[in-house]
Amino acid sequence: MLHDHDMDAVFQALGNASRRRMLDIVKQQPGIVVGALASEFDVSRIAVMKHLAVLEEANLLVSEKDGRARRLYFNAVPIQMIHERWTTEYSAYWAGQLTRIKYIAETRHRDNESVGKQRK
Amino acid sequence: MLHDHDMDAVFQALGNASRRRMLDIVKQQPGIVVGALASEFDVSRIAVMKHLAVLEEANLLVSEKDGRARRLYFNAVPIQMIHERWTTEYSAYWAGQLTRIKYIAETRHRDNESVGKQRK
DNA sequence: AAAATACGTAACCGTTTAGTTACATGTTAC
DNA sequence: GTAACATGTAACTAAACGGTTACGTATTTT
Repeated sequence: MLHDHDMDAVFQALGNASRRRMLDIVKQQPGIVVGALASEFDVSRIAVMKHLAVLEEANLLVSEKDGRARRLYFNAVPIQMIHERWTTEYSAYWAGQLTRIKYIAETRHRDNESVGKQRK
Repeated sequence: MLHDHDMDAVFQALGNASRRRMLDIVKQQPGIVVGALASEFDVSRIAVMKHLAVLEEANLLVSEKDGRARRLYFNAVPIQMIHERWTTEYSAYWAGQLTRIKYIAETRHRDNESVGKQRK
């Protein structure tokens, strides 16, 4: 089971496009070393390492020292757990409540965007 | 389709336990007004409103003015879209690559936690 | 019309985030 | 053993986050 704090870490880690891209790259190239990964981004290697630290905190990455290099591996477990919670918790809602959303969308149009303008 | 910026907003919005709880409450009590929601939290109403703004930015909430009150509604669409992307993008990986994760976990234990200690 | 209610805006504050540069450490290659 | 290489640490900065209090505005209620 995933605690609040862990979910915070996972969602926050995923809440950044660079980090999501890092995950994608590591997922595609398991065992890639830090420098090689960093070279794919236009920020400094240090910035990349900080992102990697965030991803490791969230347990989305695992790393392994290999000589002077450090190899990176993707870990899907936290995403799996969140996925499980989401599907159990939201699937029923998705099936049942979409009508309401539609209703709201229609209402917004009827009201001449009065609510829509408040968003963003 | 969900752009990087939108995904950032959704994940960041979900990366906070209070905001997730707000979503749960609004999902369970569609049309709840801001004040009633705020009374369920021990931070100020202003703080709650800021959280609501974040959730609306991410399109996870929709609101509707009703007299002097504002009614809140949950919107599952962004979560649905992320869910779809996740399942298509990660489901294959989950099936195939868990052996590697297991391997890494075992390696860590064999190496007497040498890598494990680096995490956290 | 005045008071109470519900929400919104402004200004401020401490902490975290995301980045930088400079330097240090450990490992491989020559 | 020195040089080159790959990673790590420290110190700093600007902006964003998450919170506060004080005040303003719009809508009911009495």
